[in-house]
Amino acid sequence: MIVTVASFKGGQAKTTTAIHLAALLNAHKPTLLVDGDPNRSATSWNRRKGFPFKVVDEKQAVRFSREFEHIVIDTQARPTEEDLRELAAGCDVLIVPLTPDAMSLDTLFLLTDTLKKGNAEAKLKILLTIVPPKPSRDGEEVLATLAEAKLPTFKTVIRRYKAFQKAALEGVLVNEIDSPYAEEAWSDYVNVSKELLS
Amino acid sequence: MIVTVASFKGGQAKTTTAIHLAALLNAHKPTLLVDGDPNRSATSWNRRKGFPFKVVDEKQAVRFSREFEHIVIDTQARPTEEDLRELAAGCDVLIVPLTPDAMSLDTLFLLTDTLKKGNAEAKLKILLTIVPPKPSRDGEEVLATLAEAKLPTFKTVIRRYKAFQKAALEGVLVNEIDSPYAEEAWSDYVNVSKELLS
Amino acid sequence: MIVTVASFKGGQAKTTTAIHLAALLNAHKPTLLVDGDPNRSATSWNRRKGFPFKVVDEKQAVRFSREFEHIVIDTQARPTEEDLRELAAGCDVLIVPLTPDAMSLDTLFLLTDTLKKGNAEAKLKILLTIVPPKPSRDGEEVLATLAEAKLPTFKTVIRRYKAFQKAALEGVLVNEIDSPYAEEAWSDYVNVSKELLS
Amino acid sequence: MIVTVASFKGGQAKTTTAIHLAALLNAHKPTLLVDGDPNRSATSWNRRKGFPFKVVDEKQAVRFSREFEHIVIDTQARPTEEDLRELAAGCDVLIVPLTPDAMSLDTLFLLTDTLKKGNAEAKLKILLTIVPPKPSRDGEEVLATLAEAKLPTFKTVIRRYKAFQKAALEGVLVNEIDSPYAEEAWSDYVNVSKELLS
DNA sequence: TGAGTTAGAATGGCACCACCCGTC
DNA sequence: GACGGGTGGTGCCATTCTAACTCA
Repeated sequence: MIVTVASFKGGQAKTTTAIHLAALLNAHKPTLLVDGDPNRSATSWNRRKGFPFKVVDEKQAVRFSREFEHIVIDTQARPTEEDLRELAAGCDVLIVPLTPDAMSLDTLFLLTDTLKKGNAEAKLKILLTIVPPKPSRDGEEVLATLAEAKLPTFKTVIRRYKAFQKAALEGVLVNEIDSPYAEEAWSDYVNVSKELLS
Repeated sequence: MIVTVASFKGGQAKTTTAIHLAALLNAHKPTLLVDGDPNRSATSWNRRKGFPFKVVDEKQAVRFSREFEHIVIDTQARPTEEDLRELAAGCDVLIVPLTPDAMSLDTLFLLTDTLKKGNAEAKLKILLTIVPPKPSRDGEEVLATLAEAKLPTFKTVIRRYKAFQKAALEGVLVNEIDSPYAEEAWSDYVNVSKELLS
Repeated sequence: MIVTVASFKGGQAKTTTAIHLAALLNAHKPTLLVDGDPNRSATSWNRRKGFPFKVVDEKQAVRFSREFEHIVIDTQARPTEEDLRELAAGCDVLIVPLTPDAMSLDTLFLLTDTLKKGNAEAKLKILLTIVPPKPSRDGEEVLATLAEAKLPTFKTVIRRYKAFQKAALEGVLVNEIDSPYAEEAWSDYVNVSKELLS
Repeated sequence: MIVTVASFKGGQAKTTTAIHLAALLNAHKPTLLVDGDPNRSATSWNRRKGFPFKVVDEKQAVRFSREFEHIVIDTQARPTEEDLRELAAGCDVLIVPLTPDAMSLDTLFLLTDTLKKGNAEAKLKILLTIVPPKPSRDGEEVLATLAEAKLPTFKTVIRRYKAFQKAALEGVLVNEIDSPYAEEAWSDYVNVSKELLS
């Protein structure tokens, strides 16, 4: 399965999502993470401690792709319309991480419109990330808005936990973090990977 | 005074910062906000209610620039190195909003390195945004890191408040929001503007 | 269906009624709102956020009228007698919003007399608006007075809620307002639209 | 003293204000109320029981004006710009009643702009009317907005009382109404008249 | 006196850091 | 003495409750 993670806007936990999904898919079948972000965030994250899966540059992707069952592609922050359609064409699932706020939602609709023009929306699946804790209903509200717009979403949402930041800082996956909420954080991506593989 | 707001990464409250500083500088002297972001976030924000200051497109900037005492420029999300140096050369203060997390900090250093290559770091001033509430010490820690790296920062930081999201949603400044923390949110930018004008 | 909203007196929630009916009719079939008020209240209201239905100026009305199933016309505050008869002739239903107080009732009778002179009272339907809360029986009393005068009224009345003011202020429909009574306020117009369509 | 009561919008308690001020000024010196409203609201109000002061039609105004110390003029609901400037020129004080809501405030600014064009704003004085009871802060907020816009206002505001409606219905002044709040309602206009005469 | 609307105050839940105290 | 787990306290936010006021 080829999973592409893309978004029109930075700060949506795109790299975090790509890395954790790669790790979870890797537990299932050999998985390759392709770092297509010009900031090379995933590569530098990997460099600190090393992940249990292989991380390669965009240019090396073709060379390795045959050897792996799953491929997760972390794309650049703001792809052009053409890029986006090509990305969608070249994958099985296009995951778009989205934080629950109005401005992100606006840019999401730009993205989905672009996909619809290319008849490429079939592979789209939106993942809510950095969802604030429960007295806030931002997560539920955005899910409702997306359901109304007939856009496919993961039922699982990724909650806002300090553990994710710590993981990025230390260059490890969130389940290796020493924090009371690391397990909760990890379980969110576990549930997403279950949805993905089912 | 010409104030440019720029960052290498999205989701750092760049547009929010540009708009609120424009509003506060405008209370001092006539101020123009130049919307250089290709998403035209500031322009669309302005369209809903209308701000007390003028907002123009990048292309119209030159025409209006003579009529205003202060100019605030909201730049695109990821300027090229060359763009960045030109932006720095064309302003009095280059404000870089920064959220206190490791990945944002990494991209900030890319930006400051670029500035140093062009000997343009003199105008740089970093503003911490979306800082989590107080039991967290993220804000202080990042401020300390920046101080150690001899990077100039605003002493004031912008805290994370729901009121900012609501303001973006309704297309108004945060002080018009009906929320118990709207006043606190507004006071943060007031303090930044004081630092800026002193 | 062409619905005209008119009154001899300001402050009767005429624009609020026109906008909410347009929204509710639009949920049924494509609807156009014609802003005939010289203050352009509906147009400026629409400008802030944008309604799900089209709003046009009086002069453009003819051009668009063919494309829509329903047309709601918001007229000027105090039409001349001749204007009023022409408005009545050019619509299917003439809705007159009315607040339950003696002075408004007086001006209403001026209006109905004018209609009777032109044999145009058949299309008239009166809508009570800004009705005070229940210990007050103003609404029922005025409804009784109108029934006695053989004037057709909506059984539903629009109650007085702060949410309507907030909606006007933010330029949105009342159901988007964050207020405990927003749902009640919205349901009033929902019931009116049901009466209108049955 | 010649007092003109005018507004751009109906439903602002214009006639109620004119009648009560005429009554209170009449207690001071002989006062004439000129009914310039085409609805003849004041005249019909007077017809029921009779006021202690004289009420005349606009056309008869000139004839009687010499005999009275104070003249209160109740004008039509939406004067043209030219009318308004003439009204302002022909009086000592131009009272504009205003209800505390956003739409009324918008039309008020249209009116004040018109006055400023004719350099006639010196006589302007705004009176807040139909102010909701105390948990609501609408009155204070609008007063603050007007103070910010440097528009002169009465310190006293007229609160929203059922007694005013009852007075209009029965054709009497509010102090003759049998209601626990009639005294409060009356005292509001008493305080306005004190401000006016001082 | 009681009903109804409204704004402000109080409550409870959640994430997070810091402190405390026991154990190795 | 260092480490580790549990506890308390802080801050934000949504909801619920309360107080104020009008009015039958």
